[in-house]
Amino acid sequence: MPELPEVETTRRGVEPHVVGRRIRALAVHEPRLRWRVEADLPARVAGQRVLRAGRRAKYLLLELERGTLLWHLGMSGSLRVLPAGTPRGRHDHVDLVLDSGASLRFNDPRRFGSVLYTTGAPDAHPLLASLAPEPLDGAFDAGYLWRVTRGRRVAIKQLIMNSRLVVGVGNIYASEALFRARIRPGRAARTLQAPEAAHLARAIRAVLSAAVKAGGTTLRDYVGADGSPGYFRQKLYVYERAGLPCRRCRTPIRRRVQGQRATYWCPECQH
DNA sequence: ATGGGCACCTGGCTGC
DNA sequence: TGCAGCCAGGTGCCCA
Repeated sequence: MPELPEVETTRRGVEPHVVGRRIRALAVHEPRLRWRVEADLPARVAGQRVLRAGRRAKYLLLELERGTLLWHLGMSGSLRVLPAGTPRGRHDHVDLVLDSGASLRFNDPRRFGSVLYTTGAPDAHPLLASLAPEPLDGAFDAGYLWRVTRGRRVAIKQLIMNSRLVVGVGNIYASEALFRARIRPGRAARTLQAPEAAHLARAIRAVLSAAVKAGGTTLRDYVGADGSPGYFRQKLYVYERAGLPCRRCRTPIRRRVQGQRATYWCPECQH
């Protein structure tokens, strides 16, 4: 899924339905997710009130009275708010049942998602502890991206998908940000000049913000908390557009595989 | 420390 | 129609 804009869209959709509510039950129908759902999790969270719905990178954080649920949507996961009694469908693995009667239902065909719980500070959790700064916060800027690209031989596209260095950018928005910054995805990170790093930092922020505004990008599985798709797909410049004319210069968009992921770029606009 | 490759899993599509 | 092969919004871990 789910890159930062899709998780943020989910967070916003879920928030009004869960904050202030008490958890009636956590029903785990399929515990075999990326990380096996702990057998005692339902007992640990039942009865707790949801205080806040936050996000860190691509994790949705449901802050409870005595701990925090860390929810990751993996590649194909979605969370929807559904009325009581909605019949379960294929790949509906987990239900967070609230005292309103509504259910927060997790569907994930590929089961790369996860539901974790920590009673400590979420940022101290092993999976969150070494994440890079939030791209939409102040700490992520031209200077930051310049510093982390220094000395790196890895391709810039792979660097901006490395969550220890940049967070929230997945395969779609990596190609899109590089197009906007007019930088070729295969360039070694260390060859970026300072103005290019600055341009890329701005492009990452811009594309993520614009995608959040559009409710994210739906290609296959993703839907928001109310079941509606994201509309950013219409605004993609290069992703899944191999062979189609560049929306800026009409040159056919190219595709290649980088680090086992498809990468798209315009050979004319990007250098 | 850095970088590359694999693994986890299901489903949809293409082409023979 | 069947089936093999490839592809898909992520990311932790192992190895060189």
